[in-house]
Amino acid sequence: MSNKVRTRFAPSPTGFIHVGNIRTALFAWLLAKHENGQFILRIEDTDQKREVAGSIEHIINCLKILGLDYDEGPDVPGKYGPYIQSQRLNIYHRWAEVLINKGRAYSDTFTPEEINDLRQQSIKQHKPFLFRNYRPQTLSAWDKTKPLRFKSEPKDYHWHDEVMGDLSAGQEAIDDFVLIKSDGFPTYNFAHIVDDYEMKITHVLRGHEFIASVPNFLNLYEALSIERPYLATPPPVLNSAGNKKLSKRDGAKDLLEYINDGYLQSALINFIACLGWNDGSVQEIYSKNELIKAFGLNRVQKSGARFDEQRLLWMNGMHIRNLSIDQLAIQSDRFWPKEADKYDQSYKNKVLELVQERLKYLKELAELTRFFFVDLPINPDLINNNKKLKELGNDQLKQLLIIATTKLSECDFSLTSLTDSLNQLLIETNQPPAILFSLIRIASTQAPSSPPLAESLAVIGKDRTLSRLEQQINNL
RNA sequence: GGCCCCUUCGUCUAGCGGUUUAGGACUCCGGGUUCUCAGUCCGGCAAUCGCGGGUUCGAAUCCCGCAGGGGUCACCA
Repeated sequence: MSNKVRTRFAPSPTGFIHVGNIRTALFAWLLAKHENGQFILRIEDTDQKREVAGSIEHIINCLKILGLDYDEGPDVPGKYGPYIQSQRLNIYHRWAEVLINKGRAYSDTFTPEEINDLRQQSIKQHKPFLFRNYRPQTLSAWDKTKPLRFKSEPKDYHWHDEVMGDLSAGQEAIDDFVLIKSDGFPTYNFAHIVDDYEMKITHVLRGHEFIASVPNFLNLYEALSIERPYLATPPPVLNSAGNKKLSKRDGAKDLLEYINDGYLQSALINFIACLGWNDGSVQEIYSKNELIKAFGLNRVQKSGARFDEQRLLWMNGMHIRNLSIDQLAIQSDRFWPKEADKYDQSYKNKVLELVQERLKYLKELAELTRFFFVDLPINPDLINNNKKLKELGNDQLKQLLIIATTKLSECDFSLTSLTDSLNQLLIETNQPPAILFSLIRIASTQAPSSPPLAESLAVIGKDRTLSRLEQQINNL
């Protein structure tokens, strides 16, 4: 049999996926890839009340968009399916029988209200509430309409966590938790253990909130006589204030929003992976393959890291600049201004070359490039708000533009001749670039900013540049 | 409250007893890049390593207390 590393991402279909959720998936995926193993997607939908329609599709979509491919999952058949827990109820009941037969599971005879009363009493007495203290002497048979509880055997545990190191807990951490709910569905606590075993998962990665439950899990593994997988519990991603776990409530964004804003898959992955993990070098920018090669659980941080959107923005810009023009063209295809539709790809590529280094996210493309595709209306504010230009009178501005128009009409608009012409204009008009170039730039783009003047004009072209200058002259 | 865990520049982090006047990155500030925005290059600010005790010739690094923060104590995951 194979001893290949198998990891899984096991989300509940209760809403959208955000940076915090996806990091666990990414770590599990990176570990599997690093070890040349397999990555499995399993949907944990045992709480029907909390289920949000469309979540499964959303989760699958997010993984696809990030390129976190899985070897088995709801839509990828494998030999340990089905991969949706609600379709595995018979399996959990079979394992429940095993525990019942061993005398390690029993029917809960209390009503929820009775349990709640007992719990309140304990709280009043400042004592921890443990269900096992109220365990009936004689265990009654389970009729499947009541919760099935685990009969625990409390003891101290010391275990190793691949991220947190050596952990321990006393026997007060162990209790008779519910295995199967009265609706016949298993709890997470039971189902994940059965599934991880049946699916031959070797490394279980999950959020920090599960550390407190690990002693219970260890007790159950023993009762079931099954070997436990390696455990790894990365700390949570914190909100930007740093005081709590990143959550939807707290303003965490749907991962797809970042995609829609034009964050690259590679940047998102780089950023999320390095949120609480590093390889010890000073490298900041990683490709996906570099991450796979460098990743290891032993260098995941023990303390939570804050989600800093500014850093993500910087990193996205770095990844955009690392793209070839052809790659950038593919990525930015859906971000062009609508006016660009009638232009061919080679023209668009010329534009991309000019804006690549100033894009931080692809959604900016439309505003940054609109003037390359369409004549924008004259915007008087561009001159009025320019300190130096507004001090010159309209007549003088007009005069300068007329000289410029004449000069540029003799130019063939290659980059070199444009550069020459513009430099000669500086001499002939005896104006500094801050005035002359600003004026021509504003007149020919009607945009608050643009790539360098000569490069921009070369792309805009001679006819269009001259007509825009004329337009400006007529409006002064 | 019980149990468990965490704690290095504002943020992400390097650091595993001496090479550390604690290094890098983001942010911020200054300067160069014939105009603008961005980028890029150069430079700068910024942590006495949560606090207090030890151990040691020597501690951010080991030990013990304390404090602060987080997690958990569901028929949720």
